[in-house]
Amino acid sequence: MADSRADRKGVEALWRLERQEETGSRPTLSLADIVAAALEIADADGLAEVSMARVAKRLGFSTMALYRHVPNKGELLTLMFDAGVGAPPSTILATSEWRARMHVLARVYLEIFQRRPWLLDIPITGPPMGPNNIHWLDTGLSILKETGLDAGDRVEVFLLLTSYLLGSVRLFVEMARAAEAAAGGGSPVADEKGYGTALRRLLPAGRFPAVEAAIAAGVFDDGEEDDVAELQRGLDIILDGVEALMARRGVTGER
Amino acid sequence: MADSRADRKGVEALWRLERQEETGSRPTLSLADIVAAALEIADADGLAEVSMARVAKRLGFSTMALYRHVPNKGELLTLMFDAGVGAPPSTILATSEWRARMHVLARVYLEIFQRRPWLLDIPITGPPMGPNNIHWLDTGLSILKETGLDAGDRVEVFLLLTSYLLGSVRLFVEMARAAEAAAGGGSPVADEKGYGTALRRLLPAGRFPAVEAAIAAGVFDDGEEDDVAELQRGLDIILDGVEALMARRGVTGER
DNA sequence: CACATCTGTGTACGTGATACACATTGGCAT
DNA sequence: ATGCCAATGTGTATCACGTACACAGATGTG
Repeated sequence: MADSRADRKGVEALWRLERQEETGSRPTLSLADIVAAALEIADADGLAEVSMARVAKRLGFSTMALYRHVPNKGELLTLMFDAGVGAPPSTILATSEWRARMHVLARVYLEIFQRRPWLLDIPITGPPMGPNNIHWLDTGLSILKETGLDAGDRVEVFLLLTSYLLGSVRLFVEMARAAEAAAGGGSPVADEKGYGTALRRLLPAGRFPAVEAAIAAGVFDDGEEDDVAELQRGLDIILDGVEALMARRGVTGER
Repeated sequence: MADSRADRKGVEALWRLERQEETGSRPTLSLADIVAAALEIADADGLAEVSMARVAKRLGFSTMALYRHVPNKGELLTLMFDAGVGAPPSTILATSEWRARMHVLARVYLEIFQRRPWLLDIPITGPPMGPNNIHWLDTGLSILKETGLDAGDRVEVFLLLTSYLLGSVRLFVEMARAAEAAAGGGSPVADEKGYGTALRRLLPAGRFPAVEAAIAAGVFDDGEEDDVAELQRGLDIILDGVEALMARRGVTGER
């Protein structure tokens, strides 16, 4: 039971830890091909349409051939996540001040998930380890170096930012999806457009006063508000908090 | 094709929108039973073990009986999420100051997901609409009322907090899982304990300087650090940002 | 009492992941 | 050269699972 190429977990293969095999037939199918094909399918028809069979067919190989390069479908999904997110664009470092850079990073991040909503459907299986994910981490940390915070704080802040970004982006994308489903929808029933409308219809009166107040204020009726703008406002709140941390630590920032 | 009980989407059934049927045989199986059974299975053996067949068997009904109460498995999962998270405990309002309350809320939230990690495996399919989720929303918003911010800002801040919490919690739980998998693990290969170790082994030198700096500083070697403490620190950063927002808005808080 | 209607059941089907055994390939040691 | 062996790609088989469908029993209404 010699260890096959796929046994070195897909993720590790990404880092080219693969020692060249000395013997055996040379592969004609590559991990990169597989992931690329899977991405194309997901982009075209969504993640649900990505099956091992279909990926293989698109490449002109048998289904089982994939298993020579990927231990199982879960790993393939993880690889798709890393590849689908891609490397952070250099645009991010085009501006010069750390807050501005973070804003660009956030915007770009949102755009990626808007372009590939299926990324959110991938069950995350562990801490980020793919090359692209690490690249984002590197970019974020290097931006934060300008704050003057120490390494520990920088990581903490970055995790904070990442958590917020991913959570927000997920919310935006889900909302958009739900709206889309209701609009193009199948149910001939009232295709309610907004979260607000739905809540108004469902909630029993008097039980959730704080929510009702918000509904009454019309907060949930997404009035064409720009996702980007909202994301940026949330980001600013966090960045203000980071500045407070900097003050507490007695660092000044701006290099 | 009369509209069956299940056709009124599971989620809506939770709000007791069900008009009592005037005719037909009375149900002996209830939605609540189904969800409860599913929770028990997930608690015992993880979400992957929750199959329609197994849930039904546990209840002593046929598999297809479930479909009289739930339109499909996806809906069942959504219901499981709402039920699994549960209502926010009153502990949260036991303290008196809004920041303290948020800290309690965060701690409690983390504990829930630590107790039921499988909640994170449930694919979220839309904006939160279950009663318990709304209850959390209500709790959060009512805490924020003390800040003096207006309804719009309150919702925005709460979404910000929720995004952060969920993202962080996910990270913690994933880390714990990965560590556990490596420890109890199957691979007789080096069962690396920490993220730091793994990164050190994988990363090519020189390509990700900011990450390397962090690794060198030992930031990723999770030295028994308390998840709760880390969560609370991140939360404080955000809450500082919220206070900055309050200042900008010219409100004082503390009712 | 007949009817409409809903609940629960058994069976059947389709899909998808993946285990397994085999044919093939190509470098390496002799 | 030549024979060996590990690794690649294939075909077939299996198994689990979600769910469509048609039927049987129950139950309240006209």
